[in-house]
Amino acid sequence: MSNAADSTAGGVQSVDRAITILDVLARLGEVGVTELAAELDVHKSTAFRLVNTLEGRGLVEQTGERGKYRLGVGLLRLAGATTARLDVVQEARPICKSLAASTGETVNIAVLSESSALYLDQVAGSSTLQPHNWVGQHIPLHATSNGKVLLSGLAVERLDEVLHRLPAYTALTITKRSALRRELDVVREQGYAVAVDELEVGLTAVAAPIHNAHGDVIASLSVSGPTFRLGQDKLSEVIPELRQAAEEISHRLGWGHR
Amino acid sequence: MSNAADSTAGGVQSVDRAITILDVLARLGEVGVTELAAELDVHKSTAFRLVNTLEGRGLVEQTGERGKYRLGVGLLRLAGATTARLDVVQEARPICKSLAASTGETVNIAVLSESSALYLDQVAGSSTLQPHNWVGQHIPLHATSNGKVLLSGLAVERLDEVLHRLPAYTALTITKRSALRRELDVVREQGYAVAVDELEVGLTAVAAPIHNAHGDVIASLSVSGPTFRLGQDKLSEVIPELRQAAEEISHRLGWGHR
DNA sequence: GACTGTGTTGCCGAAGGCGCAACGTCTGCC
DNA sequence: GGCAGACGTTGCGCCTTCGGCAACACAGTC
Repeated sequence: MSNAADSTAGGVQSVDRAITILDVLARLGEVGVTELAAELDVHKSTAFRLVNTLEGRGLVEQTGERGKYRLGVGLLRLAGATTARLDVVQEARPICKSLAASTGETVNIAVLSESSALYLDQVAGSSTLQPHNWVGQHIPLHATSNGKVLLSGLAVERLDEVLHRLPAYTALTITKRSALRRELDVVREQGYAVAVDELEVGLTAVAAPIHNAHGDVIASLSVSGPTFRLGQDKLSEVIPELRQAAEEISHRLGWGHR
Repeated sequence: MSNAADSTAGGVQSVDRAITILDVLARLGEVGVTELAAELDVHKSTAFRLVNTLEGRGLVEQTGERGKYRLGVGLLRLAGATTARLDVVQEARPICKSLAASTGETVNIAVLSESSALYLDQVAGSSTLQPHNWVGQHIPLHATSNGKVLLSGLAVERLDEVLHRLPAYTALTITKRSALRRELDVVREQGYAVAVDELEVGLTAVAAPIHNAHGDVIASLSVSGPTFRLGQDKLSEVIPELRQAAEEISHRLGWGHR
């Protein structure tokens, strides 16, 4: 995911540029026409007409009468339609909600996508302030509980295809392949993965696998929150709930019926 | 300009068509190039190049090597960036102000916080006497219109986790669980909740739910004032406005599929 | 007032998008 | 098995339409 300032790969130029505008807005938040034009390396008027078209369709909205531009809610509609066809998310949502309610922490669902974990859905805990919205983000596999769970479902020989480098994000990040392999054995054995301060200091997460009818690990369910709230005692209380929730989702997807 | 059959007012033609493709995919799920071309009323090759560009950017993905097309996960990333900046209070504020202006009464927004309703925002009505500033206050769920709306969005089995005792504040406070449950059914059915003299004698409030993109009840919008001003006739005038305002806010948050 | 910044619009040349038609492939039907 | 029709895909070349230029309207700032 390099920045998409200019990608000659696309076919239709103006569409490609329009999508780049969406990307820029996603990255920078609120951006004016002039700045957009600079990012796209096109004339102001070009950028304006593109963003104006996007606005007419609700993918972008303008702050005030002559203000800057930002992403619009039309995208939410499209994204809703995207997840609607993913039956994992559909089946899991009510269970995620009750898990988020009973633990009070944020619940996520992630799948394997290329070489990272892609977060498909998120339900905030009871805390009114939502710490971060991971949905749509690609997150490193080796530094997250979700990633470890997803990796643990892979055949050992496929690991090398998916894992490239193992950069350290904190002092606790697992950076050695051998250590990661041992960790994955533990995950497989105990049926869940934990990550404390491995991606970000102060962030703790625990995840459990979601299986399909064939028993493959197709997704990962996680509970995450600040490390100070998710201590050992709280974790030992959360983990059984998490595992049960993950099993329930797996059941709904046909696992264990055979 | 060939035709204006579609909803087309945008500027850049190909971008507009590309967005129409996204809309079609959102509506129909999986669609082939030929069908897309028919929907857009363009040639197959045109539809192909557009959808191909979208695919190159991850907004659309293809099933199999030569299969149909559907919405892609790239949209989730964009939508994630959208929700990150979406704040209920901020989105609602202009609507609240106009609602307060047209009704002349106080407008509030509340969310569920642990076992009570937490008031996030308040816009005073035109009346000079402002009864109370509720912002930041935790208010009992069973004795307020906002509380009832928030409860009505909860799964039935979660009610008991949230509701503990049901103390009486006035003679009209609902104190029986069974009665409250029936009241919540009514709220769900009619789409709004009323509370007359239930928290405080002389205080009447009516509330309607605010939904997010997934359809969950994430907040509650209310109009409240002295009972002598909010009689039956005034209420029947306020309620449609209130519901419309709540729906408008929900729309801004991405609610309203299809 | 001038000056600089912003977002917005008319104009016209030409880049680029689009329709055409042909291709490769797959499925189903005789 | 072969044929017919469906599909998605691609090279070609006309002409639509996009986009650069420059002027405009408006808002701050000195």
